[in-house]
Amino acid sequence: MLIHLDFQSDIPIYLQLKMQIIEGIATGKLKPGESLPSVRQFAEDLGINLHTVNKTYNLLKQDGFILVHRQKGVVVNPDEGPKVTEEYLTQLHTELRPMIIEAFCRGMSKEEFNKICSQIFLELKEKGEG
Amino acid sequence: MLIHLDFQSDIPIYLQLKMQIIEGIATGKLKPGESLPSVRQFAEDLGINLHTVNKTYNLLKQDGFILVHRQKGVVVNPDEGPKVTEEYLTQLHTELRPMIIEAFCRGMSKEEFNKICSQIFLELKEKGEG
Amino acid sequence: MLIHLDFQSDIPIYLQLKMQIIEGIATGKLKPGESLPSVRQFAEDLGINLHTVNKTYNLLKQDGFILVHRQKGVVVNPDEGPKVTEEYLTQLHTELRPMIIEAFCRGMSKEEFNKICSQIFLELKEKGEG
Amino acid sequence: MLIHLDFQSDIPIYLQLKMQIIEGIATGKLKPGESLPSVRQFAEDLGINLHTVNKTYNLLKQDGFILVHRQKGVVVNPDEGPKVTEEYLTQLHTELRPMIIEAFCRGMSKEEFNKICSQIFLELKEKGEG
DNA sequence: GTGGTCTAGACCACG
DNA sequence: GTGGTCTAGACCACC
Repeated sequence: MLIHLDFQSDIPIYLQLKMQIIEGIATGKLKPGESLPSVRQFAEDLGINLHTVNKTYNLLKQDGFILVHRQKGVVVNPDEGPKVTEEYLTQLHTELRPMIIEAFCRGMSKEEFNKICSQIFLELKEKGEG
Repeated sequence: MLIHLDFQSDIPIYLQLKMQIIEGIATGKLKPGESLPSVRQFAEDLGINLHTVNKTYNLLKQDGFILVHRQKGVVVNPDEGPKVTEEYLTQLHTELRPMIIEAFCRGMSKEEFNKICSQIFLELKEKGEG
Repeated sequence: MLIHLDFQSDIPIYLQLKMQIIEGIATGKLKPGESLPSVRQFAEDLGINLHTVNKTYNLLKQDGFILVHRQKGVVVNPDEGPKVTEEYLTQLHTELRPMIIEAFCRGMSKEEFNKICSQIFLELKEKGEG
Repeated sequence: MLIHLDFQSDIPIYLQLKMQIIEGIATGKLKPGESLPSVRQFAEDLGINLHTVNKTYNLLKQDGFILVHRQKGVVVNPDEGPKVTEEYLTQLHTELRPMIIEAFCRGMSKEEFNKICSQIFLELKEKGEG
């Protein structure tokens, strides 16, 4: 599992890391039940502080993507991960709305917008199958 | 033009304000050429800091949504506003990608996702016509 | 609002602090909408690190006991705080069960146990009214 | 005696084990004088570390739930087990208080709270008789 | 001034 | 060895 962090980005490192781990799970690069590096090991590998990795792990645990096994350490949730909850839909809507407003204001049609989304979906699927 | 700011939100006020002005333009509540309050006036009305309004106006000006005349004050761009530039598309893709990854990981299909987007588009259109 | 921390206790400081703030809210010593000290100020007053206070505040925010207002800083949730959710009931049950098992095993009757609970409830009520 | 350990739980394994043995005694699944597996055997059966079982046994011995004979091995205390001591009451109060404070703060009445406790007591009794 | 993030280095409980 | 907690000190965005 290759991680690339952009230290210049305005997106916090712990979030970049979170998203890339989720991507790994989404594309199947990280299988259910698979072990993740220990906070210390991962931090060293990535050249960041252990607390930053810890924060990422805590968020992922909270969302149900990973579990902290007392013997195996951190593992990808072997059962089904988090689903589309009511809470998640609300959050998604909140995040999506301002983006769509700006797209709309710039004259983008909903078809064009959906096409972009579909394209990203397809990329993920291909990665998963590839 | 009614503005509602959420001081509890983790979205900065200057961004909330920016999005709502863009929404006003998108839905036609703010017509091209229409005047916006002065920085000072707006800040007082909203009960926020003068610098915050300033930051919002600067961003909107930079994107081409508004014009700042030395004499006429701040007005909505009377000509056509910003379009779908290459740069904008890149940014949109960057913002959309992590959201779609998580949606995908939670088992949401691209059809479901597109449906949510379409719905938001329709809401905007209705507001514009209503 | 007087806080007493036991640095020898095996209960983490951030949890001790959390419980005492909740107690303050429960007994009315902290009114809805009232401000709490800034992380730095509070940390200094208590002689602990700012991150510890931060962790406490984050937990309380997550549970809905407090809000982080961009202007006023940290305040007690002015609207109704968190309620008895399904999730909370599950957690309560999980925490209560082992305690009751041991009490049962030591020959304590459910009447005796309930009496102790009721007593604690009454203490809280009196504090709230007093 | 069936033991189920949750390696994902934030409750240490040695405590989970302790509670389940106490529950066995409480419900009569473990009779006074009955033998418990040796540390080594138990650890192997449960797939956990030998030290973990040891720690559990030490705690149970300390509380008077079990006896450790040099020759007979580990047995459930054949005489009456631990009672409601002054010390135990203090500890119980200390553990119960923060839980009740939060329940109170969430608007739970002492009747509702007692009902939950009573329910757990009844479950135990039924298990004991069943 | 505020909270949010990151780093560095330490100790502890658990297994 | 692991994760959890705490400290100390720094920089940043926001207001």
